[in-house]
Amino acid sequence: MNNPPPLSTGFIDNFARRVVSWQASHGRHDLPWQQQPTPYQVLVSEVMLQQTQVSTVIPYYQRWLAQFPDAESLAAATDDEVMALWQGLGYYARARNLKKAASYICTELAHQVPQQPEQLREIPGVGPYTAGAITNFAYNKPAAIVDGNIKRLFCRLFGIHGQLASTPVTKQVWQLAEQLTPATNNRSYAQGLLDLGATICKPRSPLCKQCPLASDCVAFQQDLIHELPTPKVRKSTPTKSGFFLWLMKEDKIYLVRRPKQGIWSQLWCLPELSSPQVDKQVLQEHGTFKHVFSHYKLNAHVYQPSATTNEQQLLSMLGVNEELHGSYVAVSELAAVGLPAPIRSYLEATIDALQ
DNA sequence: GAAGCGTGGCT
DNA sequence: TAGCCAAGCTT
Repeated sequence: MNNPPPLSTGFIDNFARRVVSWQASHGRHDLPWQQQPTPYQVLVSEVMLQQTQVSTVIPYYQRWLAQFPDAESLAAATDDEVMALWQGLGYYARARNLKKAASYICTELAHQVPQQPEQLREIPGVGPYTAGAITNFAYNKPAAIVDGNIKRLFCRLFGIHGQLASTPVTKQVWQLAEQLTPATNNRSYAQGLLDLGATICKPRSPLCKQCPLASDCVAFQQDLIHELPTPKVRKSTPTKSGFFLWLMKEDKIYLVRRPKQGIWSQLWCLPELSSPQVDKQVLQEHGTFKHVFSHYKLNAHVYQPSATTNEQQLLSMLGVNEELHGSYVAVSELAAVGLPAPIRSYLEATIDALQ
């Protein structure tokens, strides 16, 4: 991969001016985390926005700040409180890391969120994108910022071929981002790049006629809009089977905390049977559901005890031990428990049907 | 470098 | 419908 030609000072200045000017007149200004946010609020919003769309994040962000308005309150929270607030938002390691980040900020950083990307990178869950975003949005100071939107925009603008996730493309885009970062107006500049990527330079059907950069865009000028960025080769996702247990006692449902490794870590869930071997004397089918993850499809089967099965048999089948922390949770308390989205759907559908 | 990690909306 | 995509990070 050849290095791009160095950009002229004139181009760099003009580029930032166009982005900032476009942001002022056509960018987004009403997002909740744009209203004089504290650095902690910027951290929360940026972590929530990782691989997640703005419209999905907004209600979670509001609820989160109502309960955890600052790093101190988050550091003092329990894991269950944190997971209950994050439930349904996905990529749950983010929530665990955000709580670790709050503790780290309070204990190691004297309650201050750093301003420089190098220090920000030390915070759990803060990678290269988020570090740059915090420097720009929380402090209005210069730092390169590259996310999926900006990668796509730069690949089109500068005619960069290759997979977006590949190392050469990533390095080249970051190098360009460093060169183009202005000395001032960093908040507006960073927001402008993100807004251009999200609303103009969209993956499909980009709105080039409205783009302030079209006159310099290699993809637009050379009619490569549909060739750039290079489409990713996607592997087909496997389908897995899962086996869960429905164990209800009066108005309570038996739930266990998921292990630290693997999917839905530290959420509460119906107990999962490791073996698909189901003894029909002991268990019978209760229902099924399907769920699609980013990396596999799940066909789930839920079983319930047959009339002749006692609880002791079931719990021994599960291999329940102290790490699994199983307990019966009242239906009325389910709202306050962190559950995986499809498990919550299944519980609610079943309980509605019972009533 | 590649895999693991969620979910909901859109086409 | 089935696949694609979204303000990525960690291991």
